[in-house]
Formats: sequence, structure tokens, C-alpha cells
Amino acid sequence: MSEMYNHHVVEKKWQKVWEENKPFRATTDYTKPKFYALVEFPYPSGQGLHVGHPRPYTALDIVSRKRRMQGYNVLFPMGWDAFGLPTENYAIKNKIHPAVVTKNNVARFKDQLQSLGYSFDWEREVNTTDPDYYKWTQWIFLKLFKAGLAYKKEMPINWCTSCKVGLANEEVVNGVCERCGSPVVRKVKSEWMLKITDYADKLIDGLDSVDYIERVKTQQKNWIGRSEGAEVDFKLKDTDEILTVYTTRPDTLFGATYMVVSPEHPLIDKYKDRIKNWDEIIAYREMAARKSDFERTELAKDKTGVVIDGLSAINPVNEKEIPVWISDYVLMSYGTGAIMAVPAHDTRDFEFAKKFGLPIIQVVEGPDGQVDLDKEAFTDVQTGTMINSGFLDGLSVEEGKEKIKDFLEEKKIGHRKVNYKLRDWVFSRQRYWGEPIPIIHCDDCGYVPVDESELPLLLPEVDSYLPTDNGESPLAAMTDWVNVKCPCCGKPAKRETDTMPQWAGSSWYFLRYTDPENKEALASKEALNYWMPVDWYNGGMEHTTLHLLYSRFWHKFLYDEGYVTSPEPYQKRTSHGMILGENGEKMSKSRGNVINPDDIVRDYGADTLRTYEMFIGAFDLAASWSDDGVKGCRRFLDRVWKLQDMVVPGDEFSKENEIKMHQTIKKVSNDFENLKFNTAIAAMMELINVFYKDKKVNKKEYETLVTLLNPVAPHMTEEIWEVLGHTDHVYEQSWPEFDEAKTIEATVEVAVQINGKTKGTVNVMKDAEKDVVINAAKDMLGARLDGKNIIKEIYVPGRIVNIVAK
RNA sequence: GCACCAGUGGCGGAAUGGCAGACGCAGCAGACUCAAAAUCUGCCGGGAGCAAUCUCGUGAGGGUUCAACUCCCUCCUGGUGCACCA
Repeated sequence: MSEMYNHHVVEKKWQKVWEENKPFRATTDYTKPKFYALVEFPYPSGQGLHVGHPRPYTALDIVSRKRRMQGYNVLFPMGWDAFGLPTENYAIKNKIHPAVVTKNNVARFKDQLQSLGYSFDWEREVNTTDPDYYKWTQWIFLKLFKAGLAYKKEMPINWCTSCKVGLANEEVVNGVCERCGSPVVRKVKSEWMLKITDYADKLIDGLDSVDYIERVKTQQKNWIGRSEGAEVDFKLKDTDEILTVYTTRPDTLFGATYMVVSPEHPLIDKYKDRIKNWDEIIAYREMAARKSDFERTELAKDKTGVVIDGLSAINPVNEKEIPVWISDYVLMSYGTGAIMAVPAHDTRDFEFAKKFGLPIIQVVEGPDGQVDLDKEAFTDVQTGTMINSGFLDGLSVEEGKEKIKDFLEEKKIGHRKVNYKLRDWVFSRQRYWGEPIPIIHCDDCGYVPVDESELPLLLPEVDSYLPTDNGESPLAAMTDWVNVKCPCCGKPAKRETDTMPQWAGSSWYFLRYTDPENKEALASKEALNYWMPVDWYNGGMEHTTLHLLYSRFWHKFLYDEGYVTSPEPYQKRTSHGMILGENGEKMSKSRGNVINPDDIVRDYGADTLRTYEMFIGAFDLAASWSDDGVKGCRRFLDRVWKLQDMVVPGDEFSKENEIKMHQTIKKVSNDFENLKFNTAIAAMMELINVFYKDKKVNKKEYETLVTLLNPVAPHMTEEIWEVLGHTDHVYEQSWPEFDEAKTIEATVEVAVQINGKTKGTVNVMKDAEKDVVINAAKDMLGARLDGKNIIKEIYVPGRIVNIVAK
């Protein structure tokens, strides 16, 4: 009898072997076929690993292990996205340098990951806070700066009152800080910006060439928010002024009954003298400015606004005079900050017009003519027909759009225009624990880049990491560091004291893994050529509009500059679901439903945790934790272990199990590729149930099972392999092959139905003729067909017989 | 409000036009045991029937089809993302 499986001993034993033999090292043999599997590198937080981490890591570990056995040169790396606020805040609170905090957290994370037996190539570990790494983050920034894609701008930024830091739009959730939940207010600051908007079209178009799950593509497209429309010029009455608006519905121009400009629109100040209700306008503008993002969202349902008394506009297509209003439902940051309002065919304009009693003119008719403009605007562009629109009458909306655009361009009163929701990326953080921005400001020369030879520009040692109340970075207090000579003219100048956001280091880390020690370049051309693009990148949906978009932007920029050779960084992107607590809620300390992976590894073993997280449910959906489910997976592994006592000799599959073996190899192989780990494991469970029923398994069958299971449960399967007398290892074996012909049984069980209701089954040869099967089915049905009139007989080979009878 | 995803036994889930509930958990029964645990074996959606069997059943309602968990329409519920983007 075999000993009971001892995961403590066995897992440590094999982890040591892997550490010493380094079988998972990616080689520099660039002649072999390559496979680059990537998982998002973690932020090494003080809490340690969460049970959510192993789900994606195990998934790609399985795929990586399988690919190695299939002969690929596999790159499956891991590293640390270690700059960031929590570390800095912890450092401030406990008076420990953030670099020390980071070092400790990384050590803990690494221990935990190694205890799970991942086949990462630890020789390629990267850390974004390592100067040898952030040297290249700074280098990329300088390239962006030199290409005109990094610029400084005075702008109202999202300011977190608690973190005392500027936030990107992406980091503000419902008007509060994504990290700490404190209110976010507007504050005008001079900030570094990256012109991601220059890449809007490339970021959309590139999606056609990659294999991302549809959800990710849709979300990125929506986030970039490309819209095609037109800019139209309206004359202001009795002035030479032109008020330009952006619209996606130029076809409805005849229905414009008023205009609205944003409260911040410069036109207002320019015509101050003409405006008769100036006090009212100023009061409204101040009220709008005071609203936080949160209030603006909350109040979205109720439209407010003030008519500008003294200004009016002329509709260029019919010369009608229409009033001009200000309202905060028009945003200065989108389009031209002004709109033409067509209340009949725009929901927001409709609400506004109803509230203020403005005229509503219908210019599009529904298919049945029934449009109730008392209740709501008619916004359907598919079925509408133009009316009350002069030369557009009778056209469809689509035709109308094109014809009016031609007209506008011909008469020089407007032109086609594409707009995006995407904004430039706010790249400054007033914080210590980030990459210093390598720029020097000189009063005479302006912003001067630090010479590339001086990179990395190291973070100076400071005593206090506390942010200042006036919004300056802690670095600003370091006068020795700040005051430098201008590299250009030699006069006294100052260093930039803002640091980069956490997204910087993660925007290119996948490139560094290909050649992590390189001193001359971010990675060698040869390494990049061979390894890029990443073949399979798995990560959380929450990174779709942040990290994933930012890193595609940087990569496309590096491609345009000739530093990388693939236009897209990731060939395939998949996403995993969250692991919820046992009660179906998100795991959190306050809910008291947190599971610590260390406890599971200690009590049941890493192989059990890995198997369980893969068996828990569909990979892309959220799943609730279950302690009983964990036990079930351990029971399965124990049953595999105990098959040792039932082994009989055999160099080939036994006759009775041959088909089942080929079927299982096929199912497991395919399911691993398609993220269907749960059904792959179910197939292996079915297989061992067969062995248990027979109370025997031949050696070849057992070895095959062990090989198939190895990517999921690598420790136990190596141990079994050794017990079976092998001196080599499972990871050196070839992935089992299946023979398609041998996955098909000679006879098949065909369901027999009358009028689609199943009555029983018949066994027939797999390639039996239709007549034979139908007759067998009729025999089986016997008296049940008596007195019935057969109308139709359907046979789907190998599947079903359906007799339609009355 | 808009978009996307999901809704199947007591529970996690399988089946994406062809025998609904694979596999696992929990439960029940048996074997082993002095006993318990562990392990092994069997049963395990509802209703009717001694039974063979019949019948209902995949959030609700309608439709397409010989056949619908699967496709189409309307609605309900939950989750996620976006949210005055003209």
C-alpha cells in the first residue's frame, strides 16, 4: 500500500528541484518556436497574496507547462509593479523608507508565489522601482517628450483631498478617489500630459488585428468614443463672430431652435458689454464651477441654464434667428464647447426645451409617421425620414447626413469632423514613490530634457515623504536635488518635482522581460523580434481602459519610432472572473469573508488550491469560494495518488480503455487551450472513475493521466512519476497525442424520439445507413407507433432519430 | 438612462440546435470499524405509480423549428462597465 499523500514534503521537494534545475527557464535559442505567456504582474501590497491572484496565474501556468511539453520555447515571466501610494502611505505612517517596505513586500509575495509552484522564469524577474528598470521608463518618457507627445499644461485636474494628489480621469469613480474613496475636487495645476489622443484612431483600428475577447474590444472602443459628425458655423447676429458647434446629427440642422454654450465658453467674456443679464450669467457660471464632479453627476437629471440676453445666432440653412443659452450640460472639454440644440431629436435638448418652454420643430419622421413629441424626442436614426428640411426632405437620416455635410463644405459654413471622448493622459503625480520625471525647467530655455546619459535620474533620499498641503511633491523640499544648472544655457534652473503615475512602469514591462539585463537598450532588437508580440495576455477586466490602453499606446509609439517591430503588444487577451467570498460577496476584511491562500496551501497543498481554482467554474465568470469544494479537489488528487496500488503492467492503452484514453487526451488538450479548465478536470475525474470501477489501471494509462494532470497539479504528478520508477521528469515528457479515429466508438447510442420527445435509445454501428437506424428505432418503439400516421423520419447520424407522427 | 454579461437540482456548475442536470459538493443507504473519522460501493430534479412507465421541468411570456437551456421578440431579476460626449 502507498503512503498517504504528504503535500508538505512533496511540494517542498519538487520546488527545490525546479529551483536548482531551472527547467522553466526561457532560452535564447531563437530558432525554436516561441510562446510568450503573460499575466499581469502584481502590486506587492502589504496584505500579501489574495486568493484572486492564483486564478489567472494558474491558468497561464497550465498553458505554459503544456506548451513546453509540446516543444515550445516558453517565456512565462513575473515581476513587481511596485511604485504606488499604499507603499508610500505605509512608509509615512511607520517611518520606514518605501524602498524597504517594497523589498519586504516583494519577498513575501515571491515566497507565496513559489509555494504555489508556478513555472515562472525567475531569472527574468523585473521590478518597476529598480533604477535599472525605471531608467528605461524615463527614457521612454524622453522619447515621448522629444516627439511632442509629452507637454505641460495648466489645467483643472481631479484633486484627491485625502491623498493630496492629482488623479487621471480614469482614477475618479463616481466623483470620488478610486483608491481611498475621498471626494475629488477640481484644482488648477500645471501638469505633465501625454497625448494619447494622437493615437485614438490607431488604438481603435489596431483592435481589428488582435484576438481579444469581444468585451474588451467593445469597452476600449467605447472609452475612446470616436464619433463622426460635422462642425457647423453659426453667425452671431450683428457681429462678425462665428460660433462653431459640433454635431453628430447635421441632418437635423433645420430643427435647431436654440444654441447652448458651456459656462466656461470664452465667447461670454468677449461680449460682456452686449449681455444685458450679466449678473445672472456670472451667478450661474459660479454655481456651475462650484459643483464637484459628484454633484454634477447627481444633478444630471435636472437641467439648469440661463438665456444670454443680448446675443442671438443665425441658423445658416434657413437664416432664422435663435437664442443662445448657457448650461452646464454642455461641456467645454468636448467638441467646441457649444451645441446647436435640436429638441425634437435629442433627449437632452428635449428635456431642456420642455423645462424652459423653447420651441420644438420636428425634422425627422418615424416610419409610420407616429412620433409623439409631447412625451419624448425621436432619436432613431435607422427608420427616420427627413421632413421640414428643404432640400433634405424625403431622404433617410443617413442620406441626409451626407447631403448636408456636402452642402456645408460647399458653402464653407462647416465641414466633416471626428471627435473622441478620450482625453489626454494626466501624467504628473505630486508624490515621492514614483519615477522622477527627467525634465529641467529653465526660465530662459523652458522645459529641457535631462540628457539620456544621465539616466536613471535617481529618486533622492528624503527624510519626509509627506505631501505638502500646497500640492507640491515632497521632492520640491529637496533643494539640493531640485536646484541644478540648465543643461542648455548653464544658468540656474530647477528639476521637475512631479513623479510619474503607477501606470508608467506597467506600460512597457512586457518588453523588459524579453531581455531584462540589457544595459544598452530597453531590450535588444533580437529579443524583441523573437518574443514579441505577447502570444497570450490574461488580466482583469478592471484594467481594460487603463493599463491595457496605456500600454498599447506606448507600444504603438515605440513601434512608430522603430524600437519595436510589432504594431500591437498583445496578440491575445483574455480575462478571468473574480473570486468571491463563501457568501457570494466580494472578499473584504470588513465583510469577514477573506480566504488566505497560505492557509489553503498549508492545510491542503498548492496542488489542491490550483486544482480547485481551476475547477471552481467558468474561468471568465465570478465564482464563490467553497471550503467543501476545496476538500472535493483534494479528494480527487488523493484518488489519483492511490491509483498507484492498482497499477498493472502495460506499454500501450488496454483495449477496453483505449477509446476513453484518446477521448480524454483530446478533451483535456482542447479545454486547456480554450480556458475550460473546469471541464478538463471533470474529464480526468471521469477517467479515474473508470479506473476505480475496474479496480485497475495499466501503467501506460496511469502515466498518461499523470502527464495530462501535471500542468494543474505539478508537484504530486512529479512524485508519482518518480514512484513509477522513472529517473527523468514529467516536465521533460512530450504532451500526449490522441488519434482522432480512436476517439470514436464503433457503436453509438442514438436517442429515439416521437415528435421531439425522447422515448428511449438504440445502439447502432457508427456508420449505419439511415434505413437501418430508422428500422431499429421503430422496433424499439414497438406498439407506441400503432395507429399513428408517420409524416416524417429524421436521422441525425450518431445523434438522434425523430419520428414525426400523428 | 445606455452598453455588455448572466439567470439551469439543496449548492458550484455541464450541455451553445439533437437523450437537460456531465463532474464536484452536500444529503441518504450499504460495506469496513468495538465506535467515529477516513476510505470504498450504490442512490440522489418535481409529481403520479407496487412496477414497467407516464408526466412536468433550464427567470416569465410569446415566436421560429421535426427538435430550443441553446436562435428571434417582449418583459423581470442580478452583476459589471460607462454615464449630460451633442
